[in-house]
Amino acid sequence: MLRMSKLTDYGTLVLAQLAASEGRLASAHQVSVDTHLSLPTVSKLLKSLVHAGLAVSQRGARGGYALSRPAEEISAAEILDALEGPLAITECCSASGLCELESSCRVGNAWQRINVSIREALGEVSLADLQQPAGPEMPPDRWKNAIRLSIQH
Amino acid sequence: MLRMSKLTDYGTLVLAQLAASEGRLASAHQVSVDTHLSLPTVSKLLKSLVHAGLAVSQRGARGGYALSRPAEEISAAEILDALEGPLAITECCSASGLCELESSCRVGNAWQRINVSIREALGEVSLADLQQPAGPEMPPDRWKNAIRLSIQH
DNA sequence: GACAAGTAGGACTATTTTAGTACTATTTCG
DNA sequence: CGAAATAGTACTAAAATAGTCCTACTTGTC
Repeated sequence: MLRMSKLTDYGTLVLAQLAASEGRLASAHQVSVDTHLSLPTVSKLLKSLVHAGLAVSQRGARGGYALSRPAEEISAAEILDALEGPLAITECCSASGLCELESSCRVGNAWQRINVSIREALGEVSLADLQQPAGPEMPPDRWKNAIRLSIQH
Repeated sequence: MLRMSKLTDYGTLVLAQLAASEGRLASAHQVSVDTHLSLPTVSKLLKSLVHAGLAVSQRGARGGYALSRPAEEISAAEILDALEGPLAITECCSASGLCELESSCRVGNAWQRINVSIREALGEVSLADLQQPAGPEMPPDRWKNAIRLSIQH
């Protein structure tokens, strides 16, 4: 139902890996090995994360990447923003003049309200939370139906 | 951040339109006119909605579509399920053997827990809610709270 | 100062998903 | 019977994703 791109998922792994190497710099190569993701992909993700301010980089020999802040201070919402982009939930009707229909706009607004709610909730979930071992197990049925909550537009 | 396809957005308009014509049957053509969406698209959406059990249809001349239940009893989660399909949030690592890395799996699981939480929260939002005019108060706190509570355990 | 290790950034390609369309069959009313 | 409407399926075009590659710039080390 909600959708998250693979890159965002991978990006979370990468961030978790950086969090695991407390303070020390980790090279893209090292992260690639540890996460089992391809080097070009990891490299691309790290660049995005630096650009978004979630990670910092040190160039040159012995360079590498590290979290810009403690894992407790990086929220799930920030991770999604950094990797999925700031897309809005729905283009709605505002652009194409369909909005003359009252009901249309009311509905579009509703999805946006939902999106705001979800974002706020995710703002309170930290990277550290994401790393917590699986709590009370989730019902497998649900997993199947899971995630397409991509409300990014 | 979260992405929802255009069709899902359109589908919501279509459902809202059906809700507006209380009980009476509405033809695909009529819905198309009222929503300003193209007939083929509306037709496709209505078929999906009937298939998902959210709408009922009457064939033949003077036929048409109607909601299968009152708008109050149709949840946002059901709408997303019907139109976005049962895609999983992340393929995770379970298939490709990457899961040997403990942290990877913990992370994957975390996103799934989040997704389940969001789904549960959306299960409490009805089509009738979606039609409410945008109140001054944006997101009902109960949505946010519901999401946060279930993520944190 | 030269070299090696590493990040920065952008361009490019293939694949998958999504959106939209078209056509044919079936049902039902008059 | 014929017109109006849905049902189902197949197809095409466009867009977003994922992934790769190449080149330039930085910095530590010998």
